[in-house]
Amino acid sequence: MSNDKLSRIAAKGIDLAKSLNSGQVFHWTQHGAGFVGAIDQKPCYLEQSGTQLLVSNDLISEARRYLALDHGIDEIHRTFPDDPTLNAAVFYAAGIRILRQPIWECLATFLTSALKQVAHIRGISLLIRERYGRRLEVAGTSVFSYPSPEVLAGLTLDDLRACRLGFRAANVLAAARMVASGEIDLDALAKLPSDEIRAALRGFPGVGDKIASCVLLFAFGRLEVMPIDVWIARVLKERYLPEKAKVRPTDLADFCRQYFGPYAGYAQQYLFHHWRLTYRNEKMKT
DNA sequence: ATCCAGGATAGCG
DNA sequence: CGCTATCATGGA
Repeated sequence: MSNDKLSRIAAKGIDLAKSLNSGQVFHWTQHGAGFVGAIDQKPCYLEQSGTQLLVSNDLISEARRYLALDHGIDEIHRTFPDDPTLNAAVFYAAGIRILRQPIWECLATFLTSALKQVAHIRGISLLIRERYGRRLEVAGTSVFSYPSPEVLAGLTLDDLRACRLGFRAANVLAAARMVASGEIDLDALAKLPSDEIRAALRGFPGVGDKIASCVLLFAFGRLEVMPIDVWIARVLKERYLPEKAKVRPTDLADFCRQYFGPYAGYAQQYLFHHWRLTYRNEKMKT
């Protein structure tokens, strides 16, 4: 049972709603003037009040860490290349933080993200939580934690298929069993270099370069990593490599590595957010 | 109805 | 190595 008293913490520059709705995390739900959800296994209420955040009293340090309030955004922006596409995205998406999500929760959720829209990933995430997570109370309502690898490892393929997972069900089940059995220790990966974490993550069925990059960025905090999804590939081809007739996936990765710098993950998240919400309008004007 | 979605992968030449 | 078909499901 959570303490529903709230504390104010300084949070200059963050945009809470953008951060929780930018396609990194999929379970936070609007509730009154704020959001309810869970930080790992603990229920939490979050509300923005100008340059401060109202946070469940017992989750102050967890929220600071989860919302990455320590990230030096001004310094990050100073490292960016100066080009009109990225500048526009920064202007539009400023306030987003790259969150620090629990590793298993992030891995399992992005395993379900393959070839899915953000809205549907959210639906699947909430369904899995409601059916197999822990019910938690906060702000007079219920939220659910993400089920542990052990819990999911005990399910059947049909149980997961019933959560609208489709062909992804087998991958989630296999990953849960690999972690629950101790075959892979996710927490132990945190001390390794990014390339070694990536190699380990790609050992899970259904984890290729893109999903591994998402977990590196959103859970392991490797801010130099740039996941390349269909939207980012579109931006890169149209705005950064328009003269090239043939662009292979490796070309995109090579370009990102040499162009966007040590905080490419932030650049990527701004471009994703901006492009995803304005691309169709721009195309219709032209 | 048709296309597409924060992809991965086996199978092919 | 590069290219293609295929994998379920639902939002637009």
